[in-house]
Amino acid sequence: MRFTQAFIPTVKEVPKDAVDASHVLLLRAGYIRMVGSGIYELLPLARRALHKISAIIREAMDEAGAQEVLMPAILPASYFQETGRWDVYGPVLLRLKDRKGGDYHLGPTHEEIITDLVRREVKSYRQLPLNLYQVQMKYRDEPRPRAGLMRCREFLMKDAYSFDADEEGALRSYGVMREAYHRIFRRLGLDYRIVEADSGAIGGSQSAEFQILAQSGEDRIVVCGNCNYAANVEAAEAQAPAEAAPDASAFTERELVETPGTKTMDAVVAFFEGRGVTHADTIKALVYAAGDETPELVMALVRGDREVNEIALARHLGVDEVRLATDEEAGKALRAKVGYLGPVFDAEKYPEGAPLRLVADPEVATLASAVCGANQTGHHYAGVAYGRDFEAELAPIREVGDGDPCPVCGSVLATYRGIEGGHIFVLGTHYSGKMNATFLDAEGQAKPLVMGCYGIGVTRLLAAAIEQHHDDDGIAWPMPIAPYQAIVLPLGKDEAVAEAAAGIYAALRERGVEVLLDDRAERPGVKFKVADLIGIPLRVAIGGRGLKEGVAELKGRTEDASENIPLDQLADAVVARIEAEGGLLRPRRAEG
RNA sequence: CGGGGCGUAGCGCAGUUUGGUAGCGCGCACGGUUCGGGACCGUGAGGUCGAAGGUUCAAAUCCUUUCGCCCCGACCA
Repeated sequence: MRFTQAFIPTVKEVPKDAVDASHVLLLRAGYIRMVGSGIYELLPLARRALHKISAIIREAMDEAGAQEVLMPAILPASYFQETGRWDVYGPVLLRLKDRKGGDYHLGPTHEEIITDLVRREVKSYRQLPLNLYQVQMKYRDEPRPRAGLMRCREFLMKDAYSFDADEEGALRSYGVMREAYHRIFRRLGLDYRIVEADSGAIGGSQSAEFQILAQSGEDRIVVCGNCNYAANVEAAEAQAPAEAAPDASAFTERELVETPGTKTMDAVVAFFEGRGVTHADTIKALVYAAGDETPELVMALVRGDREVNEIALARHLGVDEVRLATDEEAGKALRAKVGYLGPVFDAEKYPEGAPLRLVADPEVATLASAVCGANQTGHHYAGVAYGRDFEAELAPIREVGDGDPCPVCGSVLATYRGIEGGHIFVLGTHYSGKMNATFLDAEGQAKPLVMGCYGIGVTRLLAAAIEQHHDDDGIAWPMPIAPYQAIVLPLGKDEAVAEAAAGIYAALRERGVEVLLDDRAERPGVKFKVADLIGIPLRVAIGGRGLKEGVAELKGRTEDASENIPLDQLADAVVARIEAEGGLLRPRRAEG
């Protein structure tokens, strides 16, 4: 492609509210433009990179025995009504009506639709297993779209669905997909971890996420430095503490202390400064509402330096999800302002005992002299001991963090931030059961299909790849997903240089290299800057001096130094590097 | 859903407190000088100031309503 004919609208300035690297660079380098919140136009460079990513995914899926289909994005409400998701999905579902007033929605995911297709067409165990996938736009009215392509309302997703005759088969299909995903993420050139995940309300038996490591990631994961255990902190179960923490607190008896203006943990610790109280000597008390209709209030207790794992709490309580109680709800039950709540309920004020259910992380039970809210505005208790001053249900409800022991080998865990690039589930008969999707087994018995589903956020991967591969100058694509593999820069106005560059360009195209020729009448500095910004892995620069010596410069995007290569060897050198870096060469085709 | 912020030229922004001729930078067009890391000089085109209503002699600016966008939070009780 000649740059003068290409639509690559780079800009120097982007809105100040673009903060994440991928968001800024996609805008600056002319890959995307925003149309609305979480809705983007994908310009030629983005489309090319997405095609590369999709091609890698498709190849691995086909290889794994899956078959590509394309389902509609506009769906009649009846499918989601059949499984109850028409209501459950709530405002995230983008709903519309047709001219007759019929209810429709845009597809946020396709379990129901594919299950319907399969229940209509698959009648016998002889037709199983079956794995169908598609690459398609998905629509979710996210409460808060974020960071360009990272979290969108319209996004490209590869979703696959497997159908087996039994659980054993489903696990086999799941395993095949897991291996295919490993191949995909490796080919994409991304640093990722497969982690145990929470399978959520779907209640599947197994689930794993493919997390791309990046500082800007929305998810937190823990990774063992010793064995291969890794998990999303949501799913990671904290281990019971080996021993009580050494106790430096100066309080040996429970004592009511007036602590005005200490609504936050930090303020409390600061108040007790000098008396041996750290965050780890305090008890954090959070009031949650559990259940939908008439929520039960529950006080969750973790050590002051820990966080509550809401998913673990919900699991312990046996509900789908919990939410923090409103100040109003908490106030009604506790007669004290938030900031001064705790697990100790005086017999005088609370003859019936605690007015709500208490759930504590086991770590809390090891504290012998803790500080906690006194359920009296402006007051805390110091010197509180579990067993003596209060009791609670003990359950691992804290978030796992840095330094915690690995649940598998006991070694130390480290935390990372990650971007969820893929997620695979064993669904079991969750959907097939509700939708009566059955087949006849060898004995002629009708049985529900056993399903799995497997997603990859294709547009999100584009952003994630940039998060991992960029520097101050711009994007630095891994070769396999770069929109172009090489860019040729003729420098200066010399006619002979332009001709030589055109010759290199033609030779590279002849060899099947995807190449850009920056034939604009721009100064060299501009061409260098833009080449770096848009992130093309290989750069060929040719100027008047080099031409006299019969050489051009070849430089990798992430390298500091360039190499002079004789013109007649240049195509070979470029081709060799592309192949070495995992790029594919394509037979030449007509191009503008 | 809570908090904060923002809608002014294609893009990035100032101007709004204190009402009085709509500005700057980039980009774009033309001319010239430059030419190995987003050059410089000159000339020029380009705006119903998000929308609606109101106050006023006069509104980008004040009031009301509304639409849109962004950031943070939605665990620090």
